[in-house]
Amino acid sequence: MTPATIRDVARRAQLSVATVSRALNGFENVSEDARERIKSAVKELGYVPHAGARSLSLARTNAIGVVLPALHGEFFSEIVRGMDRVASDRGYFLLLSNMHPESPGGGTAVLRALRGRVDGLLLMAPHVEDHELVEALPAGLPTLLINTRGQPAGWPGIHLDNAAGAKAVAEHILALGRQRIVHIAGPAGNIDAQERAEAFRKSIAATGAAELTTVPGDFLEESGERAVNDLLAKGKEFDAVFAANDNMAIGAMSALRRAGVSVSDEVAVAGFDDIPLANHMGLTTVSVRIAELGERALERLIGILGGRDDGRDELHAPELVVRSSTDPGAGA
Amino acid sequence: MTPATIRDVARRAQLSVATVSRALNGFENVSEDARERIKSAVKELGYVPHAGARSLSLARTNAIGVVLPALHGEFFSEIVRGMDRVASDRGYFLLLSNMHPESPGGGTAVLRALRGRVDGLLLMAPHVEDHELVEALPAGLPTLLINTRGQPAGWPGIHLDNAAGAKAVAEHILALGRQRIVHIAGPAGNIDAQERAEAFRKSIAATGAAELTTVPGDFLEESGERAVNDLLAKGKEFDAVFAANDNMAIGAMSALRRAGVSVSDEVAVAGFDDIPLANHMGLTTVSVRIAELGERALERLIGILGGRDDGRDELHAPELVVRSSTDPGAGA
DNA sequence: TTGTAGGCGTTATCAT
DNA sequence: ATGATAACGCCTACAA
Repeated sequence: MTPATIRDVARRAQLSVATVSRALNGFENVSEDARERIKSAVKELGYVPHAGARSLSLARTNAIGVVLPALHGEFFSEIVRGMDRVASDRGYFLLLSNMHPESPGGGTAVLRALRGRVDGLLLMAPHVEDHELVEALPAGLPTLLINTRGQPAGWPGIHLDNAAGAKAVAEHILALGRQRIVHIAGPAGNIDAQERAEAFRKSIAATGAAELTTVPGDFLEESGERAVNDLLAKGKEFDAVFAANDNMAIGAMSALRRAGVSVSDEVAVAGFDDIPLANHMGLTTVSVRIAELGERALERLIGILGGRDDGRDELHAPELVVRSSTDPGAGA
Repeated sequence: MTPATIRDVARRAQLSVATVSRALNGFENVSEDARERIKSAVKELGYVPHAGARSLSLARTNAIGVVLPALHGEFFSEIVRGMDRVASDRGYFLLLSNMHPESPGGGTAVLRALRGRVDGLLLMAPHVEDHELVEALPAGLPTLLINTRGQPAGWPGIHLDNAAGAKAVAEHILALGRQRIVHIAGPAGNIDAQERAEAFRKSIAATGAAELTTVPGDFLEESGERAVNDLLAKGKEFDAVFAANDNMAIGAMSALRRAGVSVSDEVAVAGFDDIPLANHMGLTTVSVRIAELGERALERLIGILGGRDDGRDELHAPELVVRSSTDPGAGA
């Protein structure tokens, strides 16, 4: 037996589908008698409204599309959690989909598959160029861009303020009196990595005094370890390391400890992201407050859907968290 | 201007919507000429098919609903990642929604909101009783139950094999020759915690020789710390601790270290879950392989949708991972 | 208060 | 190969 439709309910209640629809949607102009009959018909038939049909009729899905690149653990988890909090609070579902950067067009095909399925879109695609992204968007689908490369003119967006974070780390390290500083960079094509490296370089250079060495990395823990091992093997001297993310910073700490170098005392280490592990390891880092970013993104998108949003590009400010890897007195 | 529909394309190409639909869906019986005209009409109008309307017509959404309770970080992240991998591979979207255990009916209302929106459902709701859950499900919505309390007869499901995991830990600890064993249990109402405690108790009791003390906990790190501190304060002697999850085990390790007790040497410590932190801390634990559980769940649901699934309740086997917290020679 | 009928954007059947 | 047209399940003027 196929699921009951509103027509079945109407027949059973001896009423028209219009009346049933009105009753089901809580309109006032329905008699008590009708209401009763409908109620029991619904129960007897086990009727549940078909959300898809409803959406088509109302031109409203109550769903929000979330398109993210394939993400490393913590970030994915946190941003989705933040979005989910606001979404379920406001009665929206989250329709998840990841872009496959390796597929043709950078995976922009999924964007079209979302048309008529969601009311709006939260899109994060750091690997795709702005204009490609904007061209791939179905016309008329309200979209908020998160951390894309550059800011497509006129598109509302939220960008992580990488520069502010890197600058805070630089100033902290310099305030500690460190002079020979190493930066373990992230993947070459990654916009976040680029912004962090650039802002860090500038802040260090501004003092004139300190020396900065930048070595490559790929955001994975092993690359942080490798970077430090290479430097030590070469006899390179340094008293501070800023890794472009926490994973690499943790790898760097392991390598230093293994080499018998005291972290914080001889070499201060800092990362970026503030993943849970950072707290346990006492790693000084920049807290991105990812969940808050997710919350904010959803809130703004809902604003856009409601026709109230200034469409500007917003900067999400991170926060420096000092722990024992740079300051022995900082606990943890 | 509102987005173009298939009708606009038909008009522009001087063809009927039927022909356009056929062309768009790659049918053979469409002339080259028609194909060309449609192609350019689509491009000129920026036409993108309306997935919602398509779903209604086809009675197929290509979306799978995922309903989870509010979850602590790692688990949520991992299980969704696993599901997402398979889903995007098979051309499905994931429609996310969390149940609010505190709302009336345990949050079962969202289940109805999913009808007509998804082709199938992946449902994890350890806080709701079986029969309530099954009653709340829209009729005819293929559903796979994950780690629910008990197995509603006749419903396909996947359950974590807590008993096998706890048994493996018990045998490992006994093999180490430990005789005075402590179990830090999870929350009283939690089914996973109950199963772990019970299986562990049984396995220990089976030997007859060892002594087991069970103390309460709540899955949070602090409760593991507190439990150990209490035992030490009471002068209780023990040489092994099995916590019902990794968070508590890590708390226990901290407390032991702080008290100057050598972990593994004097007291062996083991946990459950194998969160990333466990690896870093060298904690012996039971790896749940959450992402794999998610993958498997989605695969089975797709099997159900395809009419091929034996509908049985499947046990997801965890795996003992021995590290330095019980075996000094085990690295990490 | 209730019913009739048309529409939301597609697909599919049945002619031609 | 192409075109009318009736679904799909629901909502909503407009009428009565």
